[in-house]
Amino acid sequence: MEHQPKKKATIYDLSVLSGSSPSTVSAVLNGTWRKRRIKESTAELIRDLADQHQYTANLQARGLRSSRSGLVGLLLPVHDNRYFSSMAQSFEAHVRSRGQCPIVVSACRDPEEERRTVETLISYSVDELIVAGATDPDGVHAVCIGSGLKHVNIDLPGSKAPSVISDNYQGARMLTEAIIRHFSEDLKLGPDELYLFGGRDDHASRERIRGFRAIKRELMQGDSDKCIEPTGYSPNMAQIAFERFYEREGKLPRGLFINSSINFEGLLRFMAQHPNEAFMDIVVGCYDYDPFGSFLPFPVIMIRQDIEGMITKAFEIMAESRPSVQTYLIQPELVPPRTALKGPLDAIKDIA
Amino acid sequence: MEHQPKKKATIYDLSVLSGSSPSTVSAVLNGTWRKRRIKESTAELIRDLADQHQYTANLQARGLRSSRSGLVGLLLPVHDNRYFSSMAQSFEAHVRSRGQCPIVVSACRDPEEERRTVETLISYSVDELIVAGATDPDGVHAVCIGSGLKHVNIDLPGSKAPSVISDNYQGARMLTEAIIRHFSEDLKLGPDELYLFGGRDDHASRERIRGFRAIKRELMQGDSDKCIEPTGYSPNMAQIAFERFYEREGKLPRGLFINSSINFEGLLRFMAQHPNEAFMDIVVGCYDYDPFGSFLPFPVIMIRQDIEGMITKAFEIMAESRPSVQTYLIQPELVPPRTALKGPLDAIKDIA
DNA sequence: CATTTTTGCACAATCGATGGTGCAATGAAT
DNA sequence: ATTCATTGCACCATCGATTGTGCAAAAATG
Repeated sequence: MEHQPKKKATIYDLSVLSGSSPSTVSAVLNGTWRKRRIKESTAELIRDLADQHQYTANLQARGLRSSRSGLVGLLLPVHDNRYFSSMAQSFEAHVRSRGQCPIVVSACRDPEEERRTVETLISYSVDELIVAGATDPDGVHAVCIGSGLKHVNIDLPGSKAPSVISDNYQGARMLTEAIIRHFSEDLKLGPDELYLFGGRDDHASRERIRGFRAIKRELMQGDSDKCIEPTGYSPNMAQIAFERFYEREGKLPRGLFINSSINFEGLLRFMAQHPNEAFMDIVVGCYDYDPFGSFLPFPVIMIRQDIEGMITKAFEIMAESRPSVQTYLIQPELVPPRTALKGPLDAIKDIA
Repeated sequence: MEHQPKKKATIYDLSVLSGSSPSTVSAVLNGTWRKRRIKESTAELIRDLADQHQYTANLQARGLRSSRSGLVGLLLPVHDNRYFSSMAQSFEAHVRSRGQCPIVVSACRDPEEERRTVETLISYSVDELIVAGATDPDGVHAVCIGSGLKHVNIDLPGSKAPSVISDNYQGARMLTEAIIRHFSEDLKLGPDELYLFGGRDDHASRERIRGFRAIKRELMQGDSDKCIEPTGYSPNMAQIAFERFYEREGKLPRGLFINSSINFEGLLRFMAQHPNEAFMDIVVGCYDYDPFGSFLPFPVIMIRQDIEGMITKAFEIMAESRPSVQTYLIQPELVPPRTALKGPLDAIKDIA
């Protein structure tokens, strides 16, 4: 495990070796040397020495001096689902293409943890930050503002910083309509057979519920409060909600709008407790796309949010000098059952 | 967006305000003040001022001085699948519980990118590093060694640093046996009906292939090279392999061992092109667990690798002063069809 | 009261890189 | 041969925290 923990070379080492001053070495190695009128030959000498000795800059030192770091952060609620992990994947690609270093951290939907984590990132002089699905975006904003950190909300909007989110209302309308239309005329769905499960009191859930109700009233002439079951974002709570419904009604609603893939996992847990027959006539719409979810034994219609689009827009906004505090809506896409979409992984070359 | 970008308070600011020296302030705020015999009352004064002014240490400065950072890194091949995103989730929990800051980065299975990324992490004086599923673990090792960075390989072993991996051989035996036994006596599977798809020439794939063949010979008295189709780790290549097989044989093999959930996505893409009837008599075993995958319309048996166990072991090893370069095998678990396991997300409280 | 010990803290060097400023040597212009 | 402009680089302060050392004042000891 250990060998020569030869201390890393610094500009001082190279300065001695090359007979130039540290500032010259620094200038040569960070690219500002032309501006400093360093001779081509001097530069060359130093560059040679640098890679002979495998010099790499100490980025903490650089960051300390310049109060920038070359780091770009992505704050996630959680890693462990396809929506957010795709987001991480797209994010990384973007940041790398700009020559910076992406770092991804999650804060477990805990407002306190969100703020603490961002504090830490700030302490490392992170240059920019994308705040995804934060429980308390404005709390995070307050922390960022104190240090002038550029940031954009994504997925869930805040009121103090620019936000890029899915058009949840439209998406929910599309999804709900698709569920309804998936039933043939003779097996037509009634208003009290179409339920929404999952989500909580955040902007996305509210908009989705609004869209769900609107289209329900338009197409089925009916809706009621009992058709909405917010369960929070946990598989467990969702499962419990399904179990309770099933006990009460002896079956699941034939039309099911599930607020997120995380909540969908609650349905999986429910399924594990019941035979496939309980799901034969069911149609599920899920507001999130998961490739495996798309092929379950009953029709699953999904919404794929345009993650690429959101990330791209977010970076555009951060590039502006004085971005306006507004919320940009990105259109999501309806995914019919049994569909395997390409994802960010397809951009990666496989060396086989 | 902008308000008072009031510069962050430093120990110098607090030193002026409190009438003590910067070193005293530093000692009070980093906990070493008892050792320095600072009066309780002085300490209290400084602490009060500190949170009045929302002081937080500049971690780049601290890191520069102490050449440590409080950061712990996880290097992933990719984010976007449940195996690695679960790993990220578990990793974060571990690191946070130790009071450090987790950072997760991916390197796209590109050896060059792996090394570059680790270089960057080192430049930030990351304290420890877990290298997961690296394409070139020994290359990464070489970079780490140069700077004395503690690191452990996980998922794929290296020859120069301690490694913690799944017992892929045993896992593959379990999985293969489960596939075989899933067929009833009268529909018994023949040796040429059981294929392995996916993976490439890495340690994990080789071991899985070895386990697959061993049990195949034991239970079916037969095996052949044409039953193995390595496709690399990409959905696309796997899809192509399935298509080719299907064209050649007119059907898929009834028994299918898929090397990873990423390759499984190749099967999904294939499925999207063919009606469900093509899969009625199929049994799939997948070396990776994905909750949605477990509920597909045909029996899917999965292997769940013990991610928690691997992470825990990895941190144990890094805690040793002089860890021995060996490979630790962690037993994976067989997951029967239609099973929804709890995951790292269940540890997160939901505020509903 | 004189001396030793302890308490409580200040000083200053240091980590590695950056960037403003200044100055000698060279070449050009008069 | 002077004067002036340009070239090519060195010097030094700085970013914010850590830590070894030193020293006065207070307390303990004789």
